[in-house]
Amino acid sequence: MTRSLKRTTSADVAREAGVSRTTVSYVLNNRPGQVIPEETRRRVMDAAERLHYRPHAGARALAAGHTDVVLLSLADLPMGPSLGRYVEELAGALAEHGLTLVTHLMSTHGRTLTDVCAAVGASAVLGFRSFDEQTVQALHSAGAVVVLPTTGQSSTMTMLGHAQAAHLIERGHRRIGYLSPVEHTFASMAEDRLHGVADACARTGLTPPDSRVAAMEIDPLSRLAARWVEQGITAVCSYNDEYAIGLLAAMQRIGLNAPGDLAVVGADDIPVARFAQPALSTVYVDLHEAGRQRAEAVAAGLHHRKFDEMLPVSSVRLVVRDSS
Amino acid sequence: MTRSLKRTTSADVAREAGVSRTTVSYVLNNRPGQVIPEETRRRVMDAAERLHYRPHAGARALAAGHTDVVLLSLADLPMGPSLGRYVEELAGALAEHGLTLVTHLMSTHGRTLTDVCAAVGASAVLGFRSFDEQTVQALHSAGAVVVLPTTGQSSTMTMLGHAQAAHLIERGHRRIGYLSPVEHTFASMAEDRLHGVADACARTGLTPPDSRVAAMEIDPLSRLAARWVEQGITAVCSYNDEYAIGLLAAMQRIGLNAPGDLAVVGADDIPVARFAQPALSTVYVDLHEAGRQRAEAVAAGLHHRKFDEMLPVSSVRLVVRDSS
DNA sequence: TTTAACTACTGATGCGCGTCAGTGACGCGC
DNA sequence: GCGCGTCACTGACGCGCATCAGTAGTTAAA
Repeated sequence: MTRSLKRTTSADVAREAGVSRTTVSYVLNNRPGQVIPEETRRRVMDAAERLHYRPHAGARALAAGHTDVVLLSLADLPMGPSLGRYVEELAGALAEHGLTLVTHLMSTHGRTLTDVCAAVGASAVLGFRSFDEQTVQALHSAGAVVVLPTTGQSSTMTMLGHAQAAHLIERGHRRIGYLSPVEHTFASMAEDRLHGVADACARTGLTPPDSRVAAMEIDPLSRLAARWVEQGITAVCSYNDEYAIGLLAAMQRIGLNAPGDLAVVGADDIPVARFAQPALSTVYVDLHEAGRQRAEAVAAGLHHRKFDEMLPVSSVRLVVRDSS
Repeated sequence: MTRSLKRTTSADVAREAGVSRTTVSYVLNNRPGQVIPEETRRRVMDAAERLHYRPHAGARALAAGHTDVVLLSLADLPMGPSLGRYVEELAGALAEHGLTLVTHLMSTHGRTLTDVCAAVGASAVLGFRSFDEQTVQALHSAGAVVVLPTTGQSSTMTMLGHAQAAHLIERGHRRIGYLSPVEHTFASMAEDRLHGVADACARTGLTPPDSRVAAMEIDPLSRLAARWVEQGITAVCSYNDEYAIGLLAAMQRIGLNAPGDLAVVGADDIPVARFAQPALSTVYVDLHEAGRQRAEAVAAGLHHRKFDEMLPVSSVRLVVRDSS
């Protein structure tokens, strides 16, 4: 599986087609403003095909001054089908603009985002959590032209939290708890979602949500549930479905039932959510449209146009099941 | 968030430090065999730091003839914590060899793997499913030196299936069912896992597992469960935990209980597995070691050494809970 | 007949870097 | 004084490509 053939260059193609390297370049990038007769075009294309020609990315980047690589930084892996859908949509929409998406999964021991950005020569970097000013600076000097961190994303997560709480409030709940994850990698996203919950409470004149951190294990979760019930809290928004399912299991263990004693709403609508007992009510963001918007924003930025990224409210979906 | 500063080049650093470009290159890549006095080294490093210098990836690739980019192709997203751990480990181990990992998430509308490989100039491509000869060919002419598809991975999945079945057989079960996913993207992995189950049955002289495909919904799953019980099957291996949890929920719906009527073993040990009712027994592969092995194999291939990748058996872990 | 415009190309340049083949300065032995 | 060997550095080249500034050849307008 290891091979070390010397590359076929555009010069090879030129020789094969009996034209100059310049003509090859013009044909293959079908440069606007250059008129190439169909026959020559064919000859070049055929030659390129025959020799399995692939332009050298580095050389191209060097000469053109920019690449078509867009880097998506995934902080960690809440990698459900929803995110998968998002990435797919994003990649597709970017491809329509001639851009290529690769993703970087954060890891403690691996390269930093900046290193990766530099290594692939990304001309745009996308992320879910906001980058601090220092990181943005570093990314720019690593060659990134466009850096879009949280634009619209933070508000998306906020909308999600808002939807969770709004649903519970509509159901008549007045005292709401918030289940925060212990993993610090989830912290920023959890905070965004919590903001949404707090906002919904504030708008309805309720006391702010009682946010508690707990490990995803039966004992801590059941202690937490008992405490909430004691405090008169009747409903809780969970950071995500997994924590929510953990909470449901913990409640069952100590004889509390949902939604009677404590209503629970999750987030993300993971596949197993509907199999929880009781089936978990949840909220998710349809990232389909978000992916397209993101791609437009990137393309606009790369062409120095401005573009207002925004997410239609309709993209937040409530899935009411039995736990609320 | 868009900036179009002109890049700082190594010439800038050279000027700033009062040395030649060559010296800058020697210092920054601390070239073996070149003696640079500490003072000069400092001057160069300081200048580079001060100017936020980042070598241009393309130029470097062009001059050096190779990149440090390794591309991991993820067919889709069974992205559990297990895979996350694997990627993390892989990235870390690759970084120790000076290599940078990026991942490509397959998408229908986006770029093909070959396009992405060419776009980032990857010198190695990794994947979970085996690439056909044509793809391998294309990847090579896209600049990939090393292409490692399934080496060791298929056998890992097989081992996982084997462990599922072995556990059930040890518990005394003689007729085993296999729950296959409908999603065709999971097909190849499901097949590998099934092979392991079949192998374990064959070795014990049992009839081959009864493999059935079902959608991940209550009705089909409960029909399937009923049918299995009717047939005298007493235990089932599920393709993954999510299907297993679905099956458990479906069984409960029609009054079947696990493990009494039908024992269930999942795969992957997703976080919610322990919150299922009954808590799901499962099997997972500790990909920690696999990541390191993979990295070694890549590094060896890139240096034209040979390396036999293999996975210690100990990496398959059985988690016995209440469903079996 | 000259000028202009267009067609169908090509030669040369430079992007930023790694690297080879030096070069001058200095010390040491003879 | 000469050769030799290290030390500390530098000049120049070329990687593969995009692109600018042409240049012949043809046709159309003046």
